[in-house]
Amino acid sequence: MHVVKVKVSCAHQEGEFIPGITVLEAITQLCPDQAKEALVAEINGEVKDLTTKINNDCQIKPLTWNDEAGRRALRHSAAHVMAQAVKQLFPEAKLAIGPAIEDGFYYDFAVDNPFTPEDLEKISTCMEQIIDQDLAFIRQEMARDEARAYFVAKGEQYKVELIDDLPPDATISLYQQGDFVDLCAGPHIPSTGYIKAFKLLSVAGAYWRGDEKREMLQRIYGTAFANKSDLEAHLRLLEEAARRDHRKIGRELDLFSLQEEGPGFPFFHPKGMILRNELEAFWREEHRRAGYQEIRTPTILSQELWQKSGHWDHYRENMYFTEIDNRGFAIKPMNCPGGILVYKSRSHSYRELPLRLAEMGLVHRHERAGALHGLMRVRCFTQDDAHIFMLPSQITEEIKGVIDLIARIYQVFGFNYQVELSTKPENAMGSDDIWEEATASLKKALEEKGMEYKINEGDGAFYGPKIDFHLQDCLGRTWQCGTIQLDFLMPECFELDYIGEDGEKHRPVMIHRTCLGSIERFIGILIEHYAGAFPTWLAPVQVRILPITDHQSGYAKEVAVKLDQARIRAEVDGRNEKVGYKIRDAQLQKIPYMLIVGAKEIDNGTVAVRHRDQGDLGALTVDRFIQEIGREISEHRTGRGN
RNA sequence: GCCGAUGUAGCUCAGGGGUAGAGCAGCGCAUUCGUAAUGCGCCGGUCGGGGGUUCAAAUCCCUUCAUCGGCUCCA
Repeated sequence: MHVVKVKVSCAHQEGEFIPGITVLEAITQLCPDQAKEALVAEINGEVKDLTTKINNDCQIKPLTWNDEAGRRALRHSAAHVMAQAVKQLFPEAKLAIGPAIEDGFYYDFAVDNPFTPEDLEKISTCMEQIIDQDLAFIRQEMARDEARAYFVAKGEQYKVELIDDLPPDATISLYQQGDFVDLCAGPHIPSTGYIKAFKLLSVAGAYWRGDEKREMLQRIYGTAFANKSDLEAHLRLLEEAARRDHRKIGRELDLFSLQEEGPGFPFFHPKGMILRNELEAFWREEHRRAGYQEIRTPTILSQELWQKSGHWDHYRENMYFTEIDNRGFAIKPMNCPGGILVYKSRSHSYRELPLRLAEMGLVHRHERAGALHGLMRVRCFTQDDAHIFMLPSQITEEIKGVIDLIARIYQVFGFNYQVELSTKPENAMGSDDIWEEATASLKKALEEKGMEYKINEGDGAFYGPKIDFHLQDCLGRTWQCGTIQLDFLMPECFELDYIGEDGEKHRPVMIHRTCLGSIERFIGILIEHYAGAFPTWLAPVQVRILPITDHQSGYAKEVAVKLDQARIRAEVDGRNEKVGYKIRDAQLQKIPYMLIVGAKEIDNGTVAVRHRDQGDLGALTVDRFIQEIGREISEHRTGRGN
């Protein structure tokens, strides 16, 4: 009898097996130490179940919790367990989709009554039972008609819709654990017992297929881990993130407020304004060096202007309108038309180009009530805008220049960022050819810079494609900040021109761009990034002077005056409290330096320096301290320091 | 805009049909103190707004506004 053998290699080990052996069995024999850890495996580059039978020679790579695919499989399986529990408790619930996501999973259900927090507890308890039963995940492939009939019979109309939308050649697979069957491509972990720790986190509404015209489903978010301590660590991380929330810190440090009287219209308090002004001063210096000139254009401009620019047709539902002396006006949602009017106020020679006109412009946009979020999404914000008017031949260099400027600015704050290229949206002006040309120019610049980027189809501005720079908040949610948009259309709408070398009129090309994006949003990101402990150059209060008793209050005030003369932002805590109390308060206010002054310091003309993070740094003369903090401030601001 | 939750003093929160509570902050007095909270006292709320049920509403119901978590949308 002839016995066929398959050659399997795993972690540099090789073996021959009779066909039909499972991946897990092969791993157990070849690399036993990994068998316990494996969740799924990569077979010839494809991620598969451990229960997959091997019939051909192949290479196996066990994937564990330490692999992205391993984590996803475990969490996706947890989503199935949750769905099983929901069907058990609420048999009338209809299943939609339940994928693994960053740090967890969710599952969408159609139910008559939304889930309550008590429902979540019940579901959780039921899930624990399912996990205890250690039910195997069993994969089954089915013909399309058969699968369709199966889900029609079960009344799972969302699954039917999913099947109908699968490409004709797709393999249709079902996964079963216990009596629960779900349409699913997989892969899954071998059995429910692999889920060692999970937690259901929240319920939220979500439109079926993300389409607001379709019905709203109930989504349950949860997370799962391979062991309990990792879950606990993750939950602690979430708590810590909540402590960094810019809305909380903004209130605690008295930086800004949001009030019922102005939903989405933030109020900046004195300390928030210091932060803002420092940020703007830094921005102005960087832009001056990069060859920009600053302008300022009006907030209210005539309605006809917005009709001409295309905003009336493409952006009206986001705009606020008003009337002056029976004439229609709009409150600007963007700065570009204003910048264009400045350009048009006189004629330009090719010798002036590129002309870089920057504007800290306050724009108002109507955002839907449910979308507002602290300083991150508001209804009025200041864009650190600029419009670059240039020759077509200057496009790539100018885009690269902006990329460099943004990188330089972010580097001062130590931000990591993601870059996206957004292409033509549905609601766009202009021909496909123009869009293609503009998109290709952006791509070219990105590629010449060797930047990694993701393509974001259909997310461009209505007048042009854009490169977006996304920063993360405390919970890892990303927010668009910088943007570079290439525009051939506005110059056309406004008949912009310059006089070329040939003495004839030519049409310039425009770049619209921001670095910080919105000052408000950027400050929100900064607050969360630093958890309120701003570097000294940005800190609203840089130094607090703490007299030990009121015998030192005169000296404390003298020190404060000296610091003020050196443009160091200092205040005296003259309250009748012990120094420990004052230190605690200054620490909680995240003030970088505390200067403690007692009798000794008066005698020696010094201050006892305590740093927010480094603690007691010993005594220095006031002049020496001013010199050192001054150096720290100027080094940080230029990004040459740490 | 949609789904759900929440709204009580400046802040953090308790109370849940029968006269509004605590801690912190603030103010006053005592204390004069050396690196994360000294003690005592005082002030402070028409319980988000409007309507209803009730002898009586912070509490129950309706409605509206705002906020929070999502969805959608976008700097």
